[in-house]
Amino acid sequence: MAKAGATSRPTRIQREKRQAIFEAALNVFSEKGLRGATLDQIAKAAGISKQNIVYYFNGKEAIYSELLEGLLEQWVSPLRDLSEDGDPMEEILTYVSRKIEMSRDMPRESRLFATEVLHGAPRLGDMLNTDLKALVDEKAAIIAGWMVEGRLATIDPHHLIFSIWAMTQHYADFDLQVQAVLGPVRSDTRFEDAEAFITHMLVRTLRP
Amino acid sequence: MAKAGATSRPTRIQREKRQAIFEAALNVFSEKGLRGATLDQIAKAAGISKQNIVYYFNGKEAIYSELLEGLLEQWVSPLRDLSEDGDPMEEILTYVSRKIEMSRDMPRESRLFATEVLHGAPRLGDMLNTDLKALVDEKAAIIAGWMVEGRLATIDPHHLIFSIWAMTQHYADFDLQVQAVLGPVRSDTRFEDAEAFITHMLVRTLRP
DNA sequence: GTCTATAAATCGATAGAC
DNA sequence: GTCTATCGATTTATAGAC
Repeated sequence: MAKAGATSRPTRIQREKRQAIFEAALNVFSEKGLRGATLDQIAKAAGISKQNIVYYFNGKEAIYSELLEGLLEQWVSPLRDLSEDGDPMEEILTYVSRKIEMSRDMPRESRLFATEVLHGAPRLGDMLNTDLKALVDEKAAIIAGWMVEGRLATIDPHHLIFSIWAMTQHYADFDLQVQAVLGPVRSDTRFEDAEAFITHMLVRTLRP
Repeated sequence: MAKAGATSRPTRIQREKRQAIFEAALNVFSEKGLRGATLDQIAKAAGISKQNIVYYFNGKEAIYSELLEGLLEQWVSPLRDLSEDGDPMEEILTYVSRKIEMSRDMPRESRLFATEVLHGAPRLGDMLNTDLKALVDEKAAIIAGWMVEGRLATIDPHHLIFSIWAMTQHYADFDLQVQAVLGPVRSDTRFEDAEAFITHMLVRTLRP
């Protein structure tokens, strides 16, 4: 029969198998990185034989690339949803809140993207220079507009976005270190505490 | 003759060779990660044969571990130097300044530590739970003391330190993304701009 | 100390039976 | 579609000459 990855309509079992492989691959890749992960580990995690995985995907890199690609839009959606029409402070704090939620609920995805960018982002291709830059420029322009109108204190909007990325994603990517430093007592409220901290910092910085 | 890595006094040539290997390994490991790096790549970068590298180190993991270990104290030194005796705001801004300097001048080291923590920090061992936690707790107590004295606005000192780590290291670890988003025009002043931004944000947050 | 040669292990990928 | 068996490439590590 035709290879499963072809353009023809996938059957139910094909979709389920591919989904199981993606789920297992997300676990393994986010822990070990692309080169650190082996097909055996993914196969074991998915409960599927290694050879069967090869039947569904064109090799290890294909799993990785398709996984990354499939997560991209979801990953930038919080920033995409930042709207010119809302209240400036509320829009920015909602953005922070959604980013903290993602760090709490999608730490594997966060680490996947972090490792990819850290190691040169060869598979994100030119997307950083084109799509991501365009998105950030667009939202930075909105924020700059609010500042011109006097609705926010003036500050560099690009670095504001970088600082939000950095602070929120830190709690996913370096969660191990955060938990180690906070200790067992305080680490169970780390995401709420982080959001409260970042919110407080941004309000004091951005209030006109 | 005895193996080079032994406890006996190393000769000059041994030190130089080991240093060249460390330098090459830092390049390769920070770009590819532990498992993505090969001895061949390190050997080529160091201008030494692969077999000769094995003569000086007990395998790839030994190079990695010793490299990490050797950088540890330097890596935390900016925080260690934060002194109770100085002016509170000045001490914190000096800390930020030194961290930004490290992101600018030691991005390879930053990415090395980032990858290690991101992937579970198996080689940093219990150091995070003991040494690092003790250091952060000590400095957080100093900062908390300043707040009690009314010399700084009250805010969670642990999350303050996390946010400084996150924002400063972001410019080393994700420099590729930062440069892509800022574009060729603005990215050449990114470290100065970042320091100015973070400083401004912290002053507004911490001023009593 | 440095080299050539090669062993040994790991891993991605393929062939072919059912 | 899933399996067993195995190839081939890569890579770590070792043996031994010089």
